[in-house]
Amino acid sequence: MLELKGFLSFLILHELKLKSLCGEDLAKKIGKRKGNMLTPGTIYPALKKLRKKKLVTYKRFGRKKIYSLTDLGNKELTKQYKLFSQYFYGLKHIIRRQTIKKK
Amino acid sequence: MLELKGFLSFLILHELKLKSLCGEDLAKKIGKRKGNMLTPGTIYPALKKLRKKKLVTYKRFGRKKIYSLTDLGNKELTKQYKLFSQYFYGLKHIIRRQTIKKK
DNA sequence: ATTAATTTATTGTAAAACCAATATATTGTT
DNA sequence: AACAATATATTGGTTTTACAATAAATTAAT
Repeated sequence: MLELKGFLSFLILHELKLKSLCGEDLAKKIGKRKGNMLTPGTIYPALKKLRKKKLVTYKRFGRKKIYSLTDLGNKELTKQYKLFSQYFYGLKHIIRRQTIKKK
Repeated sequence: MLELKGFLSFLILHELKLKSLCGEDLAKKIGKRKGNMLTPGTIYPALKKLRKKKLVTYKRFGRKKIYSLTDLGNKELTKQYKLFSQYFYGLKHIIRRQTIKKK
């Protein structure tokens, strides 16, 4: 059954482009897309990987780390948007107004 | 780098809804989306899995097997369209007119 | 200062997806 | 019939992913 697999990093970059967020909030935001919050074991390794690739960075605020896109991350996201578009051309009309269903 | 992983079956169902196709042609069609044709080792196991789930069926014509959606496959695709929409809401505008790039 | 709550992080694991290489089957050509 | 071409199929292996469980770090509350 269609999962989000493979597009997690893409969505993280996308969300961070819209707004800088801490790991927790990212997990909630992306979790909404799939119906249930991402677990820490999902979001943090993903963020670590993106950090390692210099696509995201963070600033501490209290105990939170607010993640944001780096310039490199921005460029990468632009590339990935193109790929996304290429992969799913003809499916534009499928995406309708937000219809979130809880799992 | 953003791959098509995880959405192959979804795209197969989608293409077959548009038009019944043999494995070879499916491999080409979906291959266009990712820049290079799917290998037999990719398309046939995928079709087999879908057949096993009764989501697709086929009719022989000469040496070709023309695959098409079953009723069940059609229902399943409808569900997956909803999931797809949910996963990628807010990304509608990203999908632009066909810009296929060869690998 | 303890304790509780929040946020971040790690580890191990299991499943899946896809490809490369190879094999099989069918049809077309001479 | 022999050979080439086309289409289907299988196998084995690598990589990736995300989760569950657990741990650590930081802050807030009393």
